[in-house]
Amino acid sequence: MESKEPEKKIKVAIVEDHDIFRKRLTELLGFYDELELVFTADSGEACLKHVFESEPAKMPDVILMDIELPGISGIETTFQLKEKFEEIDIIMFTVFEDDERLFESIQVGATGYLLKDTAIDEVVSSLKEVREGGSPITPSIARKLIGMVSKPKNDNSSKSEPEVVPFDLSPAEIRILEQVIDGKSNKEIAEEVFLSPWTVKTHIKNIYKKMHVNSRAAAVRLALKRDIV
Amino acid sequence: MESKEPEKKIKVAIVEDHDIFRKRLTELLGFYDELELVFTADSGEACLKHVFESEPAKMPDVILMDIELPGISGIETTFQLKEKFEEIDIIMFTVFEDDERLFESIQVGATGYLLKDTAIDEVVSSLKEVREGGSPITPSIARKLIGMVSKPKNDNSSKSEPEVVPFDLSPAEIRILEQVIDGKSNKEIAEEVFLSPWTVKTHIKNIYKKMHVNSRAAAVRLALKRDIV
DNA sequence: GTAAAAATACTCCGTTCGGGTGATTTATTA
DNA sequence: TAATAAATCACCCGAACGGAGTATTTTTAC
Repeated sequence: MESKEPEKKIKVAIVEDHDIFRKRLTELLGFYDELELVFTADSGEACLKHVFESEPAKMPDVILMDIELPGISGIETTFQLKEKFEEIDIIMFTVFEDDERLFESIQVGATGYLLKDTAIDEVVSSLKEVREGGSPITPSIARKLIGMVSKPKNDNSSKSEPEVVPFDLSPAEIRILEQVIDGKSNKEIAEEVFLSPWTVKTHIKNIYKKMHVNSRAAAVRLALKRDIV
Repeated sequence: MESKEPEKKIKVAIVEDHDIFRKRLTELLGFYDELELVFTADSGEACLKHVFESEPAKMPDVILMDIELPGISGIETTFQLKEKFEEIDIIMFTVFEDDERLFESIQVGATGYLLKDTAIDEVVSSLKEVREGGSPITPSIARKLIGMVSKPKNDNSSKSEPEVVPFDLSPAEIRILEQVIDGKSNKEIAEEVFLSPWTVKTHIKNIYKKMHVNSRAAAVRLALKRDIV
């Protein structure tokens, strides 16, 4: 399609509070002609300021975002950015592998998820990949991601009945979740299902774990959005 | 971590019905000393036969599995293999990107998912990665995977819809209700809307009165059912 | 310009919730 | 049968919640 043109540069931004790491990364990315660094920031607030005040020519295509930041986190920053600038791709860039952050990052709209020990070459190809519609993910992270959508117990293989993707809730848990959605208290639920309030509480805690939420309201929202009930 | 031993070879198997492709792949993988090809198969049945009759020394660590196969599919083959040989990692290797197959592959226990145009070097590193607990996934595939767990974005594309508010909630109240639906606490909401937590609480109490509920969960359910947000 | 209404801020109080931990019983399955 | 997993019940603690009431400021309406 485009033959003559010198491949538009990818505009990149770095958000990273660790000075040494940020500068090193800046330096390394500088070696790649196909990239153009439009800004670096050492906090989520600074990043938001940059983006919101950018002239179009300096608007980043991709942001490498650290998760751990002073002030608002990289996840919160991503969320706020995505609200207004849907088109910016954000790659979470972190030393953390924990599921919670991964899940939240995805929820708020991160496109990729790389560990900081990723080789620079791979970081650069990741930057290109997101621009081509891909989602570069460190393999060890990808496995966790798969764990989130895979169902451990599934016997009908050829059955083409995908249904919804629930969070692997047991029937008892689903029953309790329904009561939660109805706005009932643990005690009320206990009476309804003939269990002790403590058991109900335990079930609800397990439900939270599986759904990656930590409040009734959040659980209700997720359950309804995903048609679990 | 791994220092002493001369790195045990990774035992690999290839399941691929296209002769040319299979032979080419066999040849290429032969250049890598760290790999040992234990068998190739041109069908799911042949693969199962190989594995079930393998002596332990020839049991593959990783199988590169084509999805499209004559007879039983690669997905079905994977399912049957995983039933008995949980420890074998299986990388789906395909030209297809469609969601259904990706989803099914994950359901039956595939560890990785690569497109056939993946460079041979990356295939080899993928083989190593699965042995180290990772899940190599082609970026374009990973994005679909993310789509499965990410929350649906609220698209304000069709603004022409007549906005109906079943309850006479004020704009401020609706704003706060939205935060409640997001599972936020009063304090978090207060920070978000620049009000004191007490004011937020007052608003929420008023919302409850108007909606005739008395808990966040119930409010969330009603709001979503009635499309207030 | 004034009165009514809405928005904001705060206090007290009792209850519920969510997180953590651990014991006991009951399937399930190897 | 033995080992495991799942379900049930229990307690502690601090934070958050929900109810009721009061008061000040701002906005709206007449």
